[in-house]
Amino acid sequence: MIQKLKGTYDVYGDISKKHDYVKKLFQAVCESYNYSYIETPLIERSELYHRGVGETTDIVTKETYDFVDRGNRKNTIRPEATAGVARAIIEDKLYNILPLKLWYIGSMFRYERPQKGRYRELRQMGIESYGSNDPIMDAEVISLGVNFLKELGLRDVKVVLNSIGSMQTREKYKKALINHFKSDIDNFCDDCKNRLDKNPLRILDCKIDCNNKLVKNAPSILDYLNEEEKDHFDKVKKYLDSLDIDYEVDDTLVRGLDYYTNTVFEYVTKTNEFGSIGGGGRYNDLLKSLDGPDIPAIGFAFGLDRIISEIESNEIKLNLNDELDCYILTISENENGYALNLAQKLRMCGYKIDLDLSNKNMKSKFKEADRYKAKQIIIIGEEEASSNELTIRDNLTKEERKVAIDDIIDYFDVNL
RNA sequence: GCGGAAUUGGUGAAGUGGUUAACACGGCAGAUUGUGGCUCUGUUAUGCAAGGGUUCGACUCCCUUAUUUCGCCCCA
Repeated sequence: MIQKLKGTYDVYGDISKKHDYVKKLFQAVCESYNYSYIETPLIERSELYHRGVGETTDIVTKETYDFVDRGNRKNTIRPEATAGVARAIIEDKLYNILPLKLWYIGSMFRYERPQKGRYRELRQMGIESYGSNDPIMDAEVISLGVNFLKELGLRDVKVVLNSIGSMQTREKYKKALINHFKSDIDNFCDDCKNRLDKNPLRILDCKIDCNNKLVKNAPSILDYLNEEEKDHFDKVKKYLDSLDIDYEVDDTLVRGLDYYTNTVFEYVTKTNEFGSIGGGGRYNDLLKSLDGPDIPAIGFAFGLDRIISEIESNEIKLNLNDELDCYILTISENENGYALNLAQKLRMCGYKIDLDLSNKNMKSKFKEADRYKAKQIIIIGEEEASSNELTIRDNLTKEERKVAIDDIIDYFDVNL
């Protein structure tokens, strides 16, 4: 038997209903913030990710799905969406009209060891907001995510916030960190020894060395921000306060993609099953680094798979709206044609209708109506077909009554 | 990429080196050919992730591969 690839899964049945619900809700929230939908290709030139996401990031160095095509070009299946959207903005000159507020949803692919809430095919939904460096935009973007989670019914989610300043600020801070840890690096774990030169910021959230004195009294990036960056960060916090958003500043929050500048944030649940269910930040230099114009931007992405499993572990009931308006049941084969015509009529009126034209017994048909969660059942036998007086059974109250076929829409208007 | 634990029908699962792989749910058929969801009856894995090996005999022991899950790394 051919099995699915590691880290992928099939979406059907109840899972697909949940996916659908979450996607539609996200779309509705994005639209309420006046974001418009963008879809970019699943595959891009590999170079895009090397330059966009960052040459040294883990995502690019060891997690991409790369392949050489028949024309000998190096391509990569997208590991994230921001770089592809940035490419589209430059190539299609979408920046001619600013601000540009875009949302997306789709599968990303990362070649890593799967675990719960982490897949090789991961579904992300997120937004990209271009054209404003105003801290009010940071707050609006963060609040969109918060509102979405609220509407989903996910309580106990907080925003973890930090500012990592500009590239220059970060270089200065990195040097300070290296100096700080250098003297005693031998007492750190092997991972941290490697991190010292490559990515000293990661030492700060190491689980092994978290109790080390040097970690506890390490310098904070917030002290290295210049006046402008500090002011920006302060204003973001002020706006979040005024929006009544529950956030927590964590000066050790670092993100794994090189393009971030200033504001970075994550959406974290109290159970903290996966680290975070979404994250993002500002990436003011991204467009420029891809030979585009110098336009500031901010965005985030949620992990759809993680949100679904968060919904499941919190036992949140979604209003899946998966009931059938009406199930049409025939007594014998002779009425099947009549039933089919009736079904078509009702479907054209926008009702969700199903019927069974097999020769199963009554019991099976009633069972099927229940399986589909039918609100109403129309029973058609010889009598009904000839008189055009339908028998309708309310599947909740079990009341049965006769309704003329011409009055059926009126009946539905009142009873559905 | 490294380390640990798993894998039995549509689902939840019991089981043992030896004839027909429990039990429950679900599905299908019937008791009940114009009204079910209660009850009862029948039926539902020629197969125990895949392949190979040991053995008179393997779902059970060994090896390989695949997948799942947990930890590390990292991230959504």
